[in-house]
Amino acid sequence: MTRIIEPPAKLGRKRDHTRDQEILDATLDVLAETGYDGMTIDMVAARAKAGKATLYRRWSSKPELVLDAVACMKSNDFDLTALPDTGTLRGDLVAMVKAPSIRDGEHKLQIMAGIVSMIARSPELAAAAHEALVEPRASVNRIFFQRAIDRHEIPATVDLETLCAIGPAMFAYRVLMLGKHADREFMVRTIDQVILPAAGITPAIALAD
Amino acid sequence: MTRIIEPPAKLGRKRDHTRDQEILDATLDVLAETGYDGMTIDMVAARAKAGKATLYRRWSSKPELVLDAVACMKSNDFDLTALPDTGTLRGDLVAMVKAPSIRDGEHKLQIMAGIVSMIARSPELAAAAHEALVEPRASVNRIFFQRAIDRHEIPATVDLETLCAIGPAMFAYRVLMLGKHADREFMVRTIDQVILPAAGITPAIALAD
Amino acid sequence: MTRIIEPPAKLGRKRDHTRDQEILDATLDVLAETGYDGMTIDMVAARAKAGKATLYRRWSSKPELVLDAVACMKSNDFDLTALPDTGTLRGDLVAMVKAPSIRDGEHKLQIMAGIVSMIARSPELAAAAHEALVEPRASVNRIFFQRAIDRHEIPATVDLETLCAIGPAMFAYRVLMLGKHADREFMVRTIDQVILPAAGITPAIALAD
Amino acid sequence: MTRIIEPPAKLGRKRDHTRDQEILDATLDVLAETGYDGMTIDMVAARAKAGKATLYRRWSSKPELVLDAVACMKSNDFDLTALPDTGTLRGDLVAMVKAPSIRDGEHKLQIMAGIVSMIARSPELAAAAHEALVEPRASVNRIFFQRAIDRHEIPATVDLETLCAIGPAMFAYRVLMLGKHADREFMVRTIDQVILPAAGITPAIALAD
DNA sequence: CGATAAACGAGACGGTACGTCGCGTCTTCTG
DNA sequence: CAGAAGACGCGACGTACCGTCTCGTTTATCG
Repeated sequence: MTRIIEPPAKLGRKRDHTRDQEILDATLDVLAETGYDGMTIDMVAARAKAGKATLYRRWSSKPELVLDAVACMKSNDFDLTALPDTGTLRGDLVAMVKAPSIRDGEHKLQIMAGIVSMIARSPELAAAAHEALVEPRASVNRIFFQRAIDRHEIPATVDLETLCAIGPAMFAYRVLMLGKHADREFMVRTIDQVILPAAGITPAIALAD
Repeated sequence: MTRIIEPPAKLGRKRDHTRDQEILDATLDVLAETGYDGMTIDMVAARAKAGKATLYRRWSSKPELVLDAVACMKSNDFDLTALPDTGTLRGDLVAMVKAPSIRDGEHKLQIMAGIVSMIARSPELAAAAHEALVEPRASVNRIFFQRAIDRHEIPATVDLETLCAIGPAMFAYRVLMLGKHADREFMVRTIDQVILPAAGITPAIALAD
Repeated sequence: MTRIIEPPAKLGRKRDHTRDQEILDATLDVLAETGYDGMTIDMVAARAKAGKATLYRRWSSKPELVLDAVACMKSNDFDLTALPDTGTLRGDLVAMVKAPSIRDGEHKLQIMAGIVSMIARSPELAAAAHEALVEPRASVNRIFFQRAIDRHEIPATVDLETLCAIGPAMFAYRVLMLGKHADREFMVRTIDQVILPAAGITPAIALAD
Repeated sequence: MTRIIEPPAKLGRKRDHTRDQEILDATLDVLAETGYDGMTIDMVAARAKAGKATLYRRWSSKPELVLDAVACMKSNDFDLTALPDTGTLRGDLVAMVKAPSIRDGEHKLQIMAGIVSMIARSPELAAAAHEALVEPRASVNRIFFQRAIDRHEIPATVDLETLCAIGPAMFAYRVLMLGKHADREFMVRTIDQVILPAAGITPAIALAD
């Protein structure tokens, strides 16, 4: 299939997309230092040695900038070809909560808290946030559950989408709604007491890890 | 539960907080409509037909106003003495999602969405929000689970707190993070596929209800 | 005749008009230091220890602020009851160009230059500028010419408006259009060579003054 | 030994100087429409279908562009060899205000109004504006006055420069400062009531023209 | 004739001032 | 005499313009 409409004949100087990452990094820096409220567009622009107009040319508002900054965090990317494979569903899930990326999970949520109120009112932003923050981890979970199905560890009839949502839901709820810390121990408890039973696995014994 | 510290000598009759409640209601309205960031003190004052100074005389800042508004929500109270008692855990839980109060669940969620960005920055608000929005329902759930334990439907060793969190977590996650509608069918599915397994009940057959 | 519409029931805190003069003074200060282009609203606000909003509540734009600052300069006010009265039209006119207020005439024009381009497009601003900058001096001239008519120095049939315009026109033209300095000698020359002839007085001898 | 000055080295594409005039015309158009402050380089570039860089390659700044645009105005030239010669000074002057060129006098004034704010800040622009807008007409007037001197209609001792300035001054003042239309009738009145008296001619009777 | 270097239209870039709006405080007048 | 109405100082927001730089293309001269 060929494009009917040519991409609009790109004239003029090209947007320098190497600046994107620099600006997003500056955003995350300032965000981490001052928090969402304390963060200022001018701060970000100054840190990135960019003009405000350059930022607004790419992101239409402060929340969108922050969203994108979060979405593009490197740690969001899991290498789906190099996931731990422990042979059991529980082993895989527990291995993931040990992964370094989980450590900044709370930081990400901290940031996400700043945009949640927008999510409820903007379907596009909701979709973007989901795609950026939720989907990567959900993909990992889907792989784990599929493996478990393949090795007949869990029945093929499970509702994958519901299963995949449990972990993020419990995690986000604890941090955002309850304002509590979500440590690894909490995540493991969730795996053992909620996710595995929901997958049809009777929790034998929660081993120390 | 009784108050420990009585306000100065006004026994028998509560102080006339007529104005307070109107302002708090206006706050919740605006909060649900525009979110925490979008909400302005002027909006609330205009809606309540009050002056800004009147608000600041009672609450020292925007966060405190919102905090109190959430803490004082009326619709939080379930009549714990008039809960459905169907004889089974599943029956009780399903009955609750049919209850009229569930209907404003999404409205509360709207408010929740409005304050989520604040929760992450304010432990007090997190506590207040928990007390006002989460705890009432959790109390109900605790009663249901306790009944189930008493009739040996589920083991006495279950982690009640985790169990009670599953429903709200899945509900909030679906609405806030995924931006999807959370209908009764979804809630029943969550009960059958997540909560009951976590409680140790193998889902026999999800009966029509 | 009575007012049908009451002045809109002035509620709320009154605008503090003592700030007006302080802000206008600050405007003139900054103007004198940095020039029209260099002047910034923030500079003025900072100098007056006022917020930008306070300025914009009173003047809708930078040119309007400057216009008003100039218009309200104390030196604009001539005491119409204490004008020089030398007994001759020429004497009166020459006396006026010696008055100290003439000295900042060029400064005023300097500033007016900043708003002239707006004048051509905004009838209201044109009217305001005329009222503030032109009319005061024109009033003085009218008095002088009327005296001259009364003492039969010039015919009563002269076109007063045209006569009054000659001085300001020659002055403004020289400064704004030609970019030349307009000193007292130039003004006296204009009086002797243009205004007095136009008034019907044959220039006898231009005396030194 | 190093080269101090590169030889012209005429390599590459030649600058297309036909664009110069198009750009300058666009400049004057925008100037007349929006004034100096309202004019933007982008407007001019868009109007001339040129890139901003093309403008900045030729003129180093906005003031210089405007300066050159004004200096190069085409309509400045009167054919000094084909002036009306009515035999009287008044006849000549009145004939000029009937001439078609007076019709774009207001257009030139529009441009003048656009640059007045700059004139006060830039002596070079003042000189250029004088040369381009004022001097041509002044030259015409000088010829008329010289003829009048030659035929002993007015004394040889008149101050030509002052006389020549009266008309433009009254015209500009009326349009720019008072925001009023300057029609032919006004110009004739000025001739009769101001210019001719200043030239030493007692206005006998203003004949119909 | 093909390489090369400059000019071209378009538009992104770093800065800076603008004018708006919200917060939390303070003041004035009114019901 | 409580409180609504709203002005105040402050500071961030998002927009617009300046003068520069970069892109991909066109055009003229030189090798």
